[in-house]
Amino acid sequence: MFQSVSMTRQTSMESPTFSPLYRQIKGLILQSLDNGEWRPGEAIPSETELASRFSVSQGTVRKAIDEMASENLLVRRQGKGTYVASHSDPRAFFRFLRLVPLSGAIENTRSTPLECWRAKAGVEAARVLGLKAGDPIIVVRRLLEFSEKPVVVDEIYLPGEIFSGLSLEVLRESESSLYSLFENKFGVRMIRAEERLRAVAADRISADLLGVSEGSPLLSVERTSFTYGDRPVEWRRGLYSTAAHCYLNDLG
Amino acid sequence: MFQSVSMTRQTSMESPTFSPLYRQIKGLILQSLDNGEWRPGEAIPSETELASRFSVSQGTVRKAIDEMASENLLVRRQGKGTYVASHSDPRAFFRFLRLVPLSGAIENTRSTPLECWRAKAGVEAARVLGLKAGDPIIVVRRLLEFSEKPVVVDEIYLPGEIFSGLSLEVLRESESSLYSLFENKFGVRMIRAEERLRAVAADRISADLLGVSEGSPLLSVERTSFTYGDRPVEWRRGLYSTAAHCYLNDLG
DNA sequence: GAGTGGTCTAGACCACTGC
DNA sequence: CAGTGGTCTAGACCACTCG
Repeated sequence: MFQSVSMTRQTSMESPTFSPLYRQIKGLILQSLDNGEWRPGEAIPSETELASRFSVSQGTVRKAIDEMASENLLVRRQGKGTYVASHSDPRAFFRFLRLVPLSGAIENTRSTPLECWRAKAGVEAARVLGLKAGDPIIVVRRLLEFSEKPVVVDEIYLPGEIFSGLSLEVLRESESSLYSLFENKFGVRMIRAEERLRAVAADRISADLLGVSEGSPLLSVERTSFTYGDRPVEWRRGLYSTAAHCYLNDLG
Repeated sequence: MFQSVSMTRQTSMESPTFSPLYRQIKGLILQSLDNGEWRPGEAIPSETELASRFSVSQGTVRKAIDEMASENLLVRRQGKGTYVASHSDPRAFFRFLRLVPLSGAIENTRSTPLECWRAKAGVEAARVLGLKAGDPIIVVRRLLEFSEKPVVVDEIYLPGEIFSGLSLEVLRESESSLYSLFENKFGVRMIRAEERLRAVAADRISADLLGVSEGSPLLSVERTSFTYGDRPVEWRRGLYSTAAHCYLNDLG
């Protein structure tokens, strides 16, 4: 369970490395999440319980949880408890897929895995994933369809160490989204991602898969995903056909 | 100044329209911002002063301000005060321009206004801007250069009512960013925007301006910007050359 | 030192969920 | 009804800025 914590209360002498109590609490909760002490979808202990375990007031725990909720690490549910965020939650699905139909119609999504093979990391993949060149990686290619029409081709690079066990069969058998699968089968939860977008001309293979003509403009979306502690665990490149869809972004 | 507020404290009988006190306070502060009582860059009254004026505790004012700070409406500065967010603040510049060089180099930006004319709103512009078709609008075309190389062509549609007075001369004389100009000269502050991205083929005119060949892939960025109260006040379409730059997006 | 925002506490009460 | 998160208060003290 928990180790009892002897928190260092802040004094003015410590100010060079000043970190408020609630951030230290946040760090401890984060650590428990990373350790898998509470898994995605599960409830964490109540605020009062955490407060007594860490020997701080409920308000301090509350502020720690507030921050983590605003970072989509935790989800509060009034009257029920606080839960570890999960990609299995349908509400979280479109947090990482920003594609919406131009028409506004509601569409059903289908993911079709095409290939899955082992390889050795090249220089770029190694750099992005924090590996050494030559380290084992797994590459997945898949097609995303919206209402039976192909819209996205993805090529996904994963550290072989963590995702050994991944295969075309596993992908085909999975009912859930890719990130749900990663959570449930590999204990890896994606909490943040960076995307770099460019416009490119369709190569022959992608054009065929997407049903567009070679050389027509496609949206290239390069994504790096991170798990707890900002460790990169996925690198992917998607080619999006934006004939009937667009990438929607909110500049809050 | 302020009107004295007789806040309705919450009771369980009012729960169908339940809104906590701090949100009502937030609404009042928002109203003052919208009224221009405190202008961008200025400080608002201190938390203790606001608390006594609204007859609530400092903690409640604090929570209202917290939310507004997280929405980039206000900026807190410890030891100094709380300020109205402004596009003149250089830190806010790249909140709406997500373009970064592929190389990672630091670049200087230059905006060159090309044209500025009066027109009547078409069906689409009217819909997006909340106007009636035929209402006066102003259209601006401009070129954005990074390190002396053209990268973006923008076509910007503005409600003529609000931005009458805007002209090519005004744009040319302005030293600051477009949104700073809107703030300072027209009292319009953009607080939020939605962008829709697609990949398109370069038309002849844009290709010439950007120094690429006709038909080459460009990133089309369509933006609707909103001011206080989610009122749309700008619609623009940019064509981005992504040969040496990419659109960077953080999926928090 | 005076004034500002930032942290932490303790306690009261409200709103929601589920047994 | 008990248990959870959500709101509100009042007060103490810390960290930062500026004159």
